[in-house]
Amino acid sequence: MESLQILEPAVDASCCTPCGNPAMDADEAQRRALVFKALADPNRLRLLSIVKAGESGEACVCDLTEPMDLGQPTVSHHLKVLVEAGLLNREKRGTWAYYSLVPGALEETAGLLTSL
Amino acid sequence: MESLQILEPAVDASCCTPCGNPAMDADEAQRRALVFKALADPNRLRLLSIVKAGESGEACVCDLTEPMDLGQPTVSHHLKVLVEAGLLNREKRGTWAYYSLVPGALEETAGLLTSL
DNA sequence: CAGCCATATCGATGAATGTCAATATGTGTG
DNA sequence: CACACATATTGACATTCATCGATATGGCTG
Repeated sequence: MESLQILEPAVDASCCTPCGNPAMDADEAQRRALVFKALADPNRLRLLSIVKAGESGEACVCDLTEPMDLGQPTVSHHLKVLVEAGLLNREKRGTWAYYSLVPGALEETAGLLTSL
Repeated sequence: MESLQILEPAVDASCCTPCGNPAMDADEAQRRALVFKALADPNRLRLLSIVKAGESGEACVCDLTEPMDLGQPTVSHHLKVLVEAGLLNREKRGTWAYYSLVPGALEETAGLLTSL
């Protein structure tokens, strides 16, 4: 169970793809594909959406399991994938685990697309 | 071989997710996940990047096969996935097939993220 | 028309992935 | 400490997917 690489903020902060440069190398592609892999599942997109739509900006697993027509272990698995992709934050308070969007992560990922 | 749904421009043109709405339903998630599935492969990201970086904004399969350390059938397959996702355009001229970015498609996909 | 070239499709194969049931971990409560 | 509860992990299974070799399609040229 090696943990996936966490998306570090500096990855493309220095504008590594200004207009008209010689395309991306294989390593860079590998790294960027990790985030999109995490987004490539309908249930994970819904999880992100539900977390974002929540009042407090966070949700615990129980809140997420109910509307998802999935078992609790499966939801837990998806949340782990989203955390490892750098999209969600996990904070444990008592028995509950609260998940929230990593600030700016979605915007940064969107930037990966427009600056391809 | 049922063709994947092509992303139609009107899908979210009417701002189906204004700030703070009640999260996305399963169908919507399914539809949106199709584009991210297409982006969830390093080789496809590179293909997009190479096409975009090209002088004329287009590239034929032979131009794309060479730098990709992949066989021609595999590159052809990836290109098909990208076309079906609505990200690439295919234009056949003579024996060659030229692929180009669908204008606005990347930006629209980026919008799917920021307006989750 | 025969043959070459660029590209697409097919069929098979191994790897990755989503899902579940069972179980483990860890925390609050009696 | 024992139990209940929320969440995570494990192991198994079915499905999807990336890749390849072989072959098909379709256009150009002699």
